[in-house]
Amino acid sequence: MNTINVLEPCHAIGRTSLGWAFVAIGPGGLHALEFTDFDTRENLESWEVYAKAANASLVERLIALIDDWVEDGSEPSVPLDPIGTEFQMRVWNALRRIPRGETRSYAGIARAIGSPDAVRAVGAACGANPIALFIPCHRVVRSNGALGGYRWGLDLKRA
DNA sequence: ATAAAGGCCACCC
DNA sequence: GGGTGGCCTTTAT
Repeated sequence: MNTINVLEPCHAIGRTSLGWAFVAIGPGGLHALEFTDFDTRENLESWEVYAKAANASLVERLIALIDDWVEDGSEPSVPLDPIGTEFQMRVWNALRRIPRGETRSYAGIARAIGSPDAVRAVGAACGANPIALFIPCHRVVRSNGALGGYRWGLDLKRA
């Protein structure tokens, strides 16, 4: 099992099995994991500076964690430290309790966090999720069964 | 302080 | 299938 025990604040991009990912780490854990569109030349060049500034081995292990997660759903052995409002934290915590392969509705999440009427607000909080994959906002779908939206594209959500 | 905008939902037609 | 109103939080005036 891949373990990360040193948390040196840094940010970088790396190539995962799902494509280019941007990661940011603070002293308290993982702040962000994004699948920004890096396939244009401008984007790659503008992010390259971060890759160089980063702790290479740390990033490498982090990328490995991501691939592990994609492979078999193994929980990342790195603390998550997303930054958000109190409400967003409640939503994100609820998302983490959705088992792999299952889905919840936005209304279901709203109920689970004790704000049954804050359905739209839950949607907004999902969209604001800073840590893709590990905070599985992609497991939330509409009550009517439709996929709903996804910041990094519906193809990725489906996968 | 106020307004506008959401990865929604239930209810009606 | 579609339109409407209401719900709660965030972000931008």
